[in-house]
Amino acid sequence: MEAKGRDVLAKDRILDKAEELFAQNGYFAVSIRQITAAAECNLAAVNYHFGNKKNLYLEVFRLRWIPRARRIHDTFIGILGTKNEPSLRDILHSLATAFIEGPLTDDERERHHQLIARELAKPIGGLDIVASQIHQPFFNELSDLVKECLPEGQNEQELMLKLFSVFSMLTFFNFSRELVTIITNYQYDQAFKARLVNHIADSCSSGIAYK
Amino acid sequence: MEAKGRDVLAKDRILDKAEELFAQNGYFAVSIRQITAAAECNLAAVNYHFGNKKNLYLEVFRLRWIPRARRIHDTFIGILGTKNEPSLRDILHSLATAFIEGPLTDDERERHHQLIARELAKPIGGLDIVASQIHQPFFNELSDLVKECLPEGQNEQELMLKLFSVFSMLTFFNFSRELVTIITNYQYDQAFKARLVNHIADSCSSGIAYK
DNA sequence: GTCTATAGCAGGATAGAC
DNA sequence: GTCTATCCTGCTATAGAC
Repeated sequence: MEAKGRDVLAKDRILDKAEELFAQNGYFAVSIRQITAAAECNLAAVNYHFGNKKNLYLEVFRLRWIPRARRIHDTFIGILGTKNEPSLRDILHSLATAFIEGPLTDDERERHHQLIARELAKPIGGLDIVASQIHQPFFNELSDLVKECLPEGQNEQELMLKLFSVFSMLTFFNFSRELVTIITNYQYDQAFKARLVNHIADSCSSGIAYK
Repeated sequence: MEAKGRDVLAKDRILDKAEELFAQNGYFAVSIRQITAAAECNLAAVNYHFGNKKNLYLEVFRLRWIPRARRIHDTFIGILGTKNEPSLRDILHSLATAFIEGPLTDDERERHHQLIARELAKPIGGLDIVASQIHQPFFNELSDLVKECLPEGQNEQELMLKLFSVFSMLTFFNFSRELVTIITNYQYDQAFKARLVNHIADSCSSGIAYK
């Protein structure tokens, strides 16, 4: 039993460190040697547990990124559930809160967004997995929620663009922190995040409701 | 004179191919061998002309990215100059047009945004150069332009966030095309880009003017 | 300035002992 | 399952001929 217990732990340690390093530095900048050293296990362990480096990378998305995306989603649904007949702004505020102040630790959130940002810029396998399992269903769900707050007969195309705009802000403010900080000198402390959430909710709800 | 002429060309060819490859694949995924092969010159040419790989990468930003950002900026100012007393929407429409349908070819635009997207996710030297020479002054300029369309006494912090929101959309729709296409099935053809420009102008102007 | 050749090193992957 | 040792490939960078 000890042997089996250690296995699982070694595999998990590799996944954790691999995710951290891939997020920080990108797939090609990270070596198996770095990963196994950080995970305090043997060099051969990656090939033993995951076959090869590429599959380890994909498993990071399957076994770490997706479950975390589900936690954010569930947090969003949870916050939204506390409101009676939520307004458009309620929906967006819940969404922004889940994304920016949600269930993830700061480290987790940073990793989460860096991983997807890399895939958005240059997909090397993770985006396909994540788009079909998370983004596609989530956009549909969100679209249905938002439609209930809008007059009938919304243009579907237009609505999609609006949802992407929300998503663009959530993504940008989460993963371009460096630029935001360089330009404004604001640190991402609790006060600034709360301000961001309100800004996104306000600005997106007026953006979606226009016309 | 032929000799000197060839030098300049070789250096330029290296810069062009380096930019293309760095944009597509990221700094670490690209080798000097790939670059010199694509530029049809000798392996040693990179070290001769640029010292080392890292400096070649930075020169791509200094000699290629920044001049192109200036072209986009000048296009924006040019379009804006055709309007008398431009409204907020005029400003944003000109800006979105310059970014999404502007002076760059499709290839140039793709490279431009992929390069900066990578630096936003994980700066390795390019962002510092670009933020100080382009973003910082541009945000200030844009801020002044927008203020003329808004009532006095705008909150500076709030205005900065609003400008970042515009920037987030411009960036997202330019560099997350893969995701947009996966989810919506829209290709980035001329019609879709025009639609995007209008969407961004409408949605951002109502977002900025709210309250 | 350009090229060939190569030094010197780091990477992914695997074989085989334990 | 874990570990060591190692193969082989590909990389950056440079020395030195032309």
